Amino acid sequence: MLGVAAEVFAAHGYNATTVRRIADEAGLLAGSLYYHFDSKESMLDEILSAFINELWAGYDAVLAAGLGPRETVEALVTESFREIDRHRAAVAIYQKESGQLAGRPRFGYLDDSRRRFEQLWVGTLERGVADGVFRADLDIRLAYRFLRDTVWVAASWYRPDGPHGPEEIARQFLSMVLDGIAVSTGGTSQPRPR
Amino acid sequence: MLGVAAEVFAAHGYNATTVRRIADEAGLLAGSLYYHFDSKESMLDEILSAFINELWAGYDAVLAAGLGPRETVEALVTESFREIDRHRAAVAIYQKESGQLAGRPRFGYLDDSRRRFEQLWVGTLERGVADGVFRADLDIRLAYRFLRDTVWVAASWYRPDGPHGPEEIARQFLSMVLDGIAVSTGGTSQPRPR
Amino acid sequence: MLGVAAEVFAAHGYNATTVRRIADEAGLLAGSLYYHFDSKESMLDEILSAFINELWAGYDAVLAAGLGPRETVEALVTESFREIDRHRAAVAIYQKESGQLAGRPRFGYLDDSRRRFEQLWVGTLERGVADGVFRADLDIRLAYRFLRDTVWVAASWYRPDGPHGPEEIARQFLSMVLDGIAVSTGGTSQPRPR
Amino acid sequence: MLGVAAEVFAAHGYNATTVRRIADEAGLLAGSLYYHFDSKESMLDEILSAFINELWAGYDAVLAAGLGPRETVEALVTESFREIDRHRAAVAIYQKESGQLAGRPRFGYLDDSRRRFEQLWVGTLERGVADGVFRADLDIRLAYRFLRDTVWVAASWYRPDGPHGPEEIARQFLSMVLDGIAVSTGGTSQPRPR
DNA sequence: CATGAATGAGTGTTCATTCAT
DNA sequence: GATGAATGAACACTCATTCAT
Repeated sequence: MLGVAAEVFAAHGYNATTVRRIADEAGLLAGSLYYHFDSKESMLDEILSAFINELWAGYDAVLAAGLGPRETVEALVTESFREIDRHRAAVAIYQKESGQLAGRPRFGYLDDSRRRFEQLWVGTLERGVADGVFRADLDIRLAYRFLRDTVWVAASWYRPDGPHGPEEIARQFLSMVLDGIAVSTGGTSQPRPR
Repeated sequence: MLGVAAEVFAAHGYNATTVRRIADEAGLLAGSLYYHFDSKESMLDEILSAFINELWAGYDAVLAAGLGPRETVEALVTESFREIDRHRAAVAIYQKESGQLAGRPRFGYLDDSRRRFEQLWVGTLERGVADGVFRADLDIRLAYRFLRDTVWVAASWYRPDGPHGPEEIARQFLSMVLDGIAVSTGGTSQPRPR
Repeated sequence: MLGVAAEVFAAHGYNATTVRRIADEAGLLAGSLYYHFDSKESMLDEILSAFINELWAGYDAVLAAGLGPRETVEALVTESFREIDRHRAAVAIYQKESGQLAGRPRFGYLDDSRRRFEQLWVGTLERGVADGVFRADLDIRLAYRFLRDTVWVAASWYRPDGPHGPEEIARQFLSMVLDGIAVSTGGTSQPRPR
Repeated sequence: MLGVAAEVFAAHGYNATTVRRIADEAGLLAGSLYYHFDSKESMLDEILSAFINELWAGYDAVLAAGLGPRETVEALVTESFREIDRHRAAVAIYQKESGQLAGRPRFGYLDDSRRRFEQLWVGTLERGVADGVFRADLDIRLAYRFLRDTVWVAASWYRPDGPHGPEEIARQFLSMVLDGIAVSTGGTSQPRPR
């Protein structure tokens, strides 16, 4: 039933979704939802917190592996696409609503998560620059935003039953992010047929 | 007055913005807005169509220049950041609401724009691959989505009075997109120790 | 279980009391109450009718004793405080809700009781005036209302485990009602030490 | 419009009164009420606070007169009946709802008023006992409750267009409260022709 | 006897919109 | 051009009640 609600929230936005609509979709009357949930907001809460918890379980596993910066980025991005695969609706909701939700005490964990997320990514990028695996001439904060948005916005078009699984999308995505879409012009490298 | 409305829509979302709020911010009463506009929806319409029109004026100028694929991408991205600079609120609204608006006759121009936009980008990318300036091993549609989202999502954090102007952001952004964030391992192509 | 319901009705009002609240207090679920009672209203009905029946059993016993008017008033007041002691919750409910209940067929016995009550008191007062034991210069209907309200309103503050039992409260109360709170100034009468 | 609301609240109770009912009675639609009031609760608030304020204005005038205890009681009772005459509905609401309202921060002034009221009456009674104008053998707190309830409960039956004005009712009432309803049996006092 | 789930009518409230002044 | 008052449809939510298990 939370799944139904998540789909409708993702498709139409939290505010624009009426409780009747969710109930319809779930095959019961509006009032009946309140046997299962305290409020419309509590549905949103459960959807988002379940997602955030799973997300960090995945991220923490990555961190525990103690990889180098580049491998950490790869693992985090791959994990992110796996989360999009599993919680597509929740991610889409988070993308759309987190702005309005920020600062509301009940959703304080969203702010906390955002802060940890930023520290994690900025830290990893800085480590990569220090280690010489990431370019030193980039604005770290800009690169962070670039990565962050780029990964999560995928939830708006990702279809779990599409041709590519999350790992494949992550691979392609990482290829673009790490090496760029342009053919490397460096010397004689990368002779490409075609 | 449209500017006021655009700011409020961008900040709180179209649905969550009440007509009273806009009126308050504009210094008059809710009813008085209806002397100037037919409806709340018509405000949204004017805001979005003004933005879409200016956007395509810029893009058409780029196209008229007849540049190569890489230079076209650079010019389109730069133009996009200029539009974000000038129509930040409208872009933010577009990002948030275009999903709900799609398919509504009144906002048909949004669908048209999206279609043209896709053709433009996909065409340019394909031309670049054919010309050997973009990597041939990438999924074109994935790359398109990647570029599209990545550019526009910037409207959600861009501040016109921030440290970087639109051109500077475009430059940094293009650097990441074209060449990647990883240090190029030049020489013979990308052998990576790991 | 009726006792539980009566307490909750008395404490929060009939309308403001939810069936769930009563069930909670009784240690079962809301739906389960309906095995024992037809409806929320029928609980109210049983509570009030049990009280009214006991009240009139007491009053009828007083009447059967064939006392003089002053002694009748004393006995009725004492009996009333005994009822408050035994049915505090029911009396409080009656005080609060009888207004809304008046005229509803199901609670017709409340109207009947009120009528008999009025006849009894007004009759006793009139008899007392005729006999010269009650002052002739008072408005009988005003005195009736005064006595009536004054007795029953005690249910709102009476605590069965308080310092005074019902008989003691009745005695004090009768002393005020019959002789007043002022020190009698009449001529040489009632010289009171202290 | 507050008057309309007050009448309906008084007649049916605050909880049982629907906002639609008030609107009907006022000749407009339910939603329209919200142009004039923030909420149903704020109507109750305005009604009660207006009454409480006027009540204390009256009481304070009495206190400022610096009367003796008996005259103070007479003046307070008379003033109270005048308030019932002017704010009958508000008094009835207060009587019925103050129990549920107690402790709610918004209605804290009710608690304050109740406290001042109690101090005022208990103080006056004690002064009267000390001065020898009130009987020394009565429980002061009981007498206080007796007076308090007895005065205010009159709001439940008082009709502004009835045969007696507030001053006349106060006079009769004071006669009962001060001297009792019984014929004084002391010696030769109060010979009554009849 | 009790539960868990559902119902449906009703509640207070919001809000885009209208319109006489 | 703007105001103040009103509208009416919709909304989230409540609650007495029902009923299969």
